[in-house]
Amino acid sequence: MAIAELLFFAYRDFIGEPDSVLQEYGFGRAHHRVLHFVWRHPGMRVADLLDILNITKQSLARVLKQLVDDGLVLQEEGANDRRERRLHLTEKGLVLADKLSAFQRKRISRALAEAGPEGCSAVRQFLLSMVAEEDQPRVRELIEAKVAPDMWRAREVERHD
Amino acid sequence: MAIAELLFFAYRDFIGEPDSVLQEYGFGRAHHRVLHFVWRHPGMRVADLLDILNITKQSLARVLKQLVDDGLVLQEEGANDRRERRLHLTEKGLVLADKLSAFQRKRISRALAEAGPEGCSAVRQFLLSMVAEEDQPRVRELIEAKVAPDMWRAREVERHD
DNA sequence: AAATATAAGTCAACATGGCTGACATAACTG
DNA sequence: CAGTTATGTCAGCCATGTTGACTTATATTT
Repeated sequence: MAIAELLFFAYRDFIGEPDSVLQEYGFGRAHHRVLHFVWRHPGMRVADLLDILNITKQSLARVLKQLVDDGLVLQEEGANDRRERRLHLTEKGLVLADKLSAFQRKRISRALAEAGPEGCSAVRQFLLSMVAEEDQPRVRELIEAKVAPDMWRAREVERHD
Repeated sequence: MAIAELLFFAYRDFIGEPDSVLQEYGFGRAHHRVLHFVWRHPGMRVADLLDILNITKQSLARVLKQLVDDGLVLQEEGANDRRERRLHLTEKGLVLADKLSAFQRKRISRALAEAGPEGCSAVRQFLLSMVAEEDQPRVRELIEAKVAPDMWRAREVERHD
């Protein structure tokens, strides 16, 4: 059971540094998650974000509104479907997202180095296998794609066939 | 940066199943953490738990009191220092802790299997390296010990030399 | 013995970020 | 046109984190 505890401590410290930075900006962990996913997958829709974060529309709306109001996130009408709000980061948003991510990148690359060269793929496989089975294909696609706006939508359509 | 996202999804689903079970008992994630650490390290003091969880005494008190009142956790006076409350699980507490842990054990062992035989130690090393450097020795001791009441105390004393 | 330090508990107030339920608006779809 | 979908919003609740001030019991130091 040591892995369970390691995972707890690892995650605790993984989010610890960004948390303190966020506090200076008046944001919290929830803002970080939104910022991160919009950063990595610009053009993402609100519904995609809801799926990823596993939270309610109302919870997301609260933080998303703040990020938009504070000029970190832009919403633009979907090209095909004008109901959609495709999400992007502004320059200001990019700066913060990158700053937060820097801490995490550093920690991860140090940890990967200490896990050894073949350890990297083992870690990757382990983490993916920890994800709920039904979400694994989506997570796989998500992390492989640099930009993944419509891919997500296509998958949604498939599932309802 | 894919690892950051994998870690997010892995952790999200790692705590997902126990969360639903806890809800039936009227408990939350905070209770789970207390239950887990007291389970793995019976005889732990309140101060140790505070150190591990990185939360305030008042936050801990709220959930700990509920667990004691509901008969899942026992507090007994320290043998040497009667100010201490050494924490233990009751039979009822053991049952729930084990039930919650079962989901996580299953998920972890499946994921480790898919990471391969040498993958296991790589994962372990990776997670340990993700922990804040100053906490790594303590975490190492904690996860290696089956029971770790006074070890923690000894370390505290050392540090103030 | 008196002073101080430590372990734990408590009260009050507040912030964050989840939740439910109800409802509104605009735009797409059949 | 009718129904569905994507998004937003209002209102209130709950869990769990925070700070600050204070108490009690016990241990340690002077």
